[in-house]
Amino acid sequence: MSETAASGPDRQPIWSRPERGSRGPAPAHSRDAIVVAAINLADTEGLAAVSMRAVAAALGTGAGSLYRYLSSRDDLLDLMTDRAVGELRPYPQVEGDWLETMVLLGRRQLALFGAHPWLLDVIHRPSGIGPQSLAWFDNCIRILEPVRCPVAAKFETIAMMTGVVSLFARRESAAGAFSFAGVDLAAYPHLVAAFSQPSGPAPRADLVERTLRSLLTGLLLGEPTDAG
Amino acid sequence: MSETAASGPDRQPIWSRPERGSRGPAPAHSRDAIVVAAINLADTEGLAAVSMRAVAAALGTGAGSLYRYLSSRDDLLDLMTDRAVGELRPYPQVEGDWLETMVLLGRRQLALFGAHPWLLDVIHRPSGIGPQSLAWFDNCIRILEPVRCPVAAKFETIAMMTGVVSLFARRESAAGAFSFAGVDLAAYPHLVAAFSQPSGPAPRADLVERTLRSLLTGLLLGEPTDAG
DNA sequence: TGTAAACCGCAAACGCCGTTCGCGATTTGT
DNA sequence: ACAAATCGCGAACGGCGTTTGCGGTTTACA
Repeated sequence: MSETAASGPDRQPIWSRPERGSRGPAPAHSRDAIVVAAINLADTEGLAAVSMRAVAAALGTGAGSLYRYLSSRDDLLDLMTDRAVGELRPYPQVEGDWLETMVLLGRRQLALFGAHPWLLDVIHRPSGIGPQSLAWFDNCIRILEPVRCPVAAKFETIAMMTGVVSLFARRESAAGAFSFAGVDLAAYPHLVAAFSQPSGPAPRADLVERTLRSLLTGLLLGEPTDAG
Repeated sequence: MSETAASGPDRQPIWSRPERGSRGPAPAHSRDAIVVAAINLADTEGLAAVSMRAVAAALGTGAGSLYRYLSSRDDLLDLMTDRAVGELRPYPQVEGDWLETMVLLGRRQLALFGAHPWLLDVIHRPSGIGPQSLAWFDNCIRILEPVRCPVAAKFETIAMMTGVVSLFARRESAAGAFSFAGVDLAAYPHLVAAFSQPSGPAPRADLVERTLRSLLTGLLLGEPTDAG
């Protein structure tokens, strides 16, 4: 009736569970190697391709063997997320004002979502926060130190910034995949009127930055905008 | 070698596929009844409980029978989404200015996400837009008619508003489910410093509305905020 | 040093999933 | 009347995450 470190009734989160015990033979793989294989799979073939069997096959073993290193697929996704967040390092030293630094961090997040689109499907799960994510939070709090407002507001703002960046990232990857196939557009007069309109040039430019700036100032400093 | 209306190589989207042919016996169920059962299941037990077998069982039939009415589970999710979006009706007549009307719509969306939390896991899939969603878009475009800006900007703004509302909805349903279990907080000095701070009162209030207002004006009317 | 406990990789199996298929029965168009 | 189309149904297929039991390997401790 032995209880391996990984299986069993999931007593502790993955972050504090030791990777291996001290008794048995040396493991053929490592937790990080598994995570790297899973991330490569997700990057190239999408998150749906990250099945325990596929990840195990990429490492030349069987699905069941992975459970020597992690206790569930959710654990694997948590580890993938935290490792990807680690790619946001190194964090910029605070030089200018906090707003510019936060916007810079937002653009880094956007790039990260571009490099690992599967993050969009993974970050919204309720799960334990890993050390790299904590380091990122810690860094944001440090940057926001000069801002005079309750801590809760800072946390909410950081989360909201990440969320808004994820929305922009999704828009870029979806790239107008709207499909009006199969519906009779005649029932939506304002839509067809808008579409028949000559549609001026795309207002792109620094839309993300402008949005982030407006969001950060709006959430952290009372209300600087009141266009009524 | 007959080809049923629902099965086969998925020639046309669900919205234009006729619910039944004219030949055979009367169907025991209906597309809408299936969708209602699925929505009830999702509302009470979560989206994961919406399996073809479970939905069929709720209707007193077998999983395979559902494929007489829809061609895939994705179709079912699309139908569920569109039916839920239909609950946003009736749409308010434009009375005041467009900004207030849009903010009102945003609050309605927030309420919808609260009533059907599974929408949060479903709206981000690339899929065909249903008639109710189109009607909602049509209404938004109508409200934004007095705004002088390219159509593309209006569409992006509507999508971004929906996205931001979904972020707030997620925050409300998650309700601070952060779990720092299993990590050594000592490595994150700014975090512990922020937490040890007496943390003023929650700045809640009309955070959603303020954010939406700032977002809408920022995206549609150049840049009214420039807190540099 | 001997031995028992702990750990390894592996393959088979379990229960669930979405989906397909073939069947007999039923209704409709011509 | 008869063929074509559709119905409900149950069995089956392949894939999934996960568990389990096994023989072999390594370590801790008496």
